[in-house]
Amino acid sequence: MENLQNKKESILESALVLINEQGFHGCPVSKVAKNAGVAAGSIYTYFDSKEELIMGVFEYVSEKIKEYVSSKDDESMEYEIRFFNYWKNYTEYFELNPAHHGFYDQFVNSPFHSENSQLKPNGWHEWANQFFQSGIDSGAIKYINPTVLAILVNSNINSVVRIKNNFKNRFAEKNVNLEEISSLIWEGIRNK
Amino acid sequence: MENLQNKKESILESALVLINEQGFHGCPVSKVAKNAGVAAGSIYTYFDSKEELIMGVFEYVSEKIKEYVSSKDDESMEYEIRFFNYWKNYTEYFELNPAHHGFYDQFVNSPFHSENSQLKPNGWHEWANQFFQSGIDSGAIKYINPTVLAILVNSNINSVVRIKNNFKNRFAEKNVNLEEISSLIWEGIRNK
DNA sequence: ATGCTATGATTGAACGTTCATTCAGTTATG
DNA sequence: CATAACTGAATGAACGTTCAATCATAGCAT
Repeated sequence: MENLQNKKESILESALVLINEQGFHGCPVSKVAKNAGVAAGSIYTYFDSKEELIMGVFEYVSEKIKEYVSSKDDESMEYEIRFFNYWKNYTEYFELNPAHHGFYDQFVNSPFHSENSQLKPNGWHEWANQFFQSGIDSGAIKYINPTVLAILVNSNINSVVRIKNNFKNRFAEKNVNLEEISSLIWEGIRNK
Repeated sequence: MENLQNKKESILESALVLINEQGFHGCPVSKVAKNAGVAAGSIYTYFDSKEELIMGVFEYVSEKIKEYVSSKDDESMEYEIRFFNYWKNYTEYFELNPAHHGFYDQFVNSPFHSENSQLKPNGWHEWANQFFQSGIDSGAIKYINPTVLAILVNSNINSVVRIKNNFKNRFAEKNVNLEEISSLIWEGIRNK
């Protein structure tokens, strides 16, 4: 049983890495299988089609993000602290898992996301919505539709991570202090 | 000659629309040709390969954005005004050309962008860099690497447009006033 | 312990389809 | 008449998916 989970996960990770490196058009099932160390046919034991596999990767990554970020949230803290923690932890997750970031960035901007998957429940999105909703409820932030808030905050985090990844050693000095961006956004959304 | 330009442009637009709707994996040369009203083989009169065609679409869109935004910039104005104009015009361009936005969003987050095309000179990116550089030079904004600045500002604009497009009629009321986001970013980057 | 059987996972060659690309022939242009 | 654009059927490679055959496991009987 545990072995099955491992195999499924290694297929997901293999697809993830290939999509990160080559894009959706560059991840044939044959390569996914090879890198996962299984036969091509075996993938169809776990997924009905390649499309389902890609959707599976999205659910897998979403779940991992949710686990990481939610486990580090502390509801008893002041909301401002929680916000900056959220920012830090989400950033941290992507820095620890750059391939996940690459996949996620591609997926959410692709037609995969708009058509099929936005209807399915997504634990991470629900958690993030709830996170911002509780900020509104507690009076810490302005009333802004929490879905819109989540998209805005998360896409800024994504940009920051992308900048950090792409420009790692190119111009480390004299940059904007990227951490300041979180304060900037906070100033914009908090209830004054 | 003009006819040639038109044909090339209709191939580019056809590819653009297909990629926007179906993603890179869903735009076979045969369909691109069909929708452009040319034979499949004709595409190879204008582009050496499908990859070159996709790169061509990127250059085409970049050029269009640059034309639109730069033509509406007025260097004699105060920089703050120019910044808000930049924001407004870039947003406007994508609202007028939603397929261009869909393509651009996908392309810049894909491996196409990181590998090949970031080395090629890009008129729009150069113009935007210069735009932010002149803000720094004039003392209107803090010293921040202009490339980083451009990425941050542009990805916020992209998010705002994406929200507007995706949620058009779903919850128009009671939202964050999306225009406020520009002020928020301006407050963060201006020299105080 | 040992052998037998049933169940289900796993394999990879084979299949039919679709794709990017080519090219011999045709048409338009000046 | 020469040049260049244009066509679309042809080509072969690559792809997603299937499936008959093989293997691993666990339960049960001896």
